[in-house]
Amino acid sequence: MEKQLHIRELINRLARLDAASAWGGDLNPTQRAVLAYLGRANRFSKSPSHVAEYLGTTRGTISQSFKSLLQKGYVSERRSALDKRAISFELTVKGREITQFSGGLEQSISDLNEHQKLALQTTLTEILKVFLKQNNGRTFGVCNTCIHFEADNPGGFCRLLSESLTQDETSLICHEQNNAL
Amino acid sequence: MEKQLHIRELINRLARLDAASAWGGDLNPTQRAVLAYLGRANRFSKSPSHVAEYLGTTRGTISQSFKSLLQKGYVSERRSALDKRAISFELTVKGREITQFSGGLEQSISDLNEHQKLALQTTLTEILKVFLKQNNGRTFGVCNTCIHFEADNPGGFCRLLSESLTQDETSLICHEQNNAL
DNA sequence: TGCAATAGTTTCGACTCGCTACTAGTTGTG
DNA sequence: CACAACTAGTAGCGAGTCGAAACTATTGCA
Repeated sequence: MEKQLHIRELINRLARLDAASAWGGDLNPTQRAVLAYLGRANRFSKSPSHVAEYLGTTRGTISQSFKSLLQKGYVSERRSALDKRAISFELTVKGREITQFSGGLEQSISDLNEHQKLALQTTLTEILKVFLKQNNGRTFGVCNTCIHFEADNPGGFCRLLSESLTQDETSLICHEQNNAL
Repeated sequence: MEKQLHIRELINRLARLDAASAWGGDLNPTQRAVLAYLGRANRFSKSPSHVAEYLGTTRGTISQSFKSLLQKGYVSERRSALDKRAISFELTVKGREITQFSGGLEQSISDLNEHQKLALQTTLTEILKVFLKQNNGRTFGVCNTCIHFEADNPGGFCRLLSESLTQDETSLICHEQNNAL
């Protein structure tokens, strides 16, 4: 009881301090998080709804964020022909550049040894999985660990969406990803 | 390079999801964090400045937060007689009740086994320590792990502030805490 | 005594947050 | 085929956070 409280507080404090140090340029932490997500998401998962679900916020808020990012030239919008309601946002060159930078926590984490990093990632992923299960949230994992994924040289194939994937795409985030039994 | 990125994202996503689930009542996540800090801080560490430094934000913002918390009756203010500039905020009964609740991540963390929890806390603390060192931040650890602490039955004594501490106080957060060599 | 440093507050503009209401496009069912 | 139910995205509201800068009041130092 005592220990969990501190772990939760540690996670929140680390995130707060990281956010505070992520204010540079004309971007705020949330906008930065949107760009980071976009850089790791596959072409089926770049809509406002998906970003909102991933970040645990609402479509309304993300809609505003995209309006601002669009104005500043970090993303470009692409409307779908199949479903005229849907919009997909892509990183522009300027947007992609931003996601390369890595200040804040990044440095502190890289000081850990490999064993610590692996254990940390495993445990945090475990916590996330449990949390998402309790809250009916989706995992947003990468394609090549998904139950619908079929390896196929050089890339892969998604049985759920009946789409073939390039090699690069197999390690991107998908909103439909599922690796549970 | 690849792995750190995910750990940082994991920490941030967990904190975001936790925050999203912490919106209940008439409190927002930041206000909740202020109350949580107040519940664990000692009597020398309950000023706006200390809270701001702990949470990685500014005095201005925290001043607003306290204004709101004061209005809603979660905290009470106490001016110091020695330094007429200083203010200390105390949890009211209503404020203390709130800090008892534990939704969100709490449950997911408690599902881990003891070994995982210990390792997780150790590693996260390590990251925090490195981060704070790089950013000239203070640790905000508890008295009984401080270089100025002197055990003294039943409580303790702080050599820095020349104040004696009750037993309960020895495990509270102090803004002056220092356990580095 | 005088002046720099400190504690806290206020204000500004941009933004996030939950919420509700809204438009427009899409599905399911009779 | 029509019409209701659902879904994607947007707009607007009020409260609050964010950094930053300007402003009191007080204290400490030289």
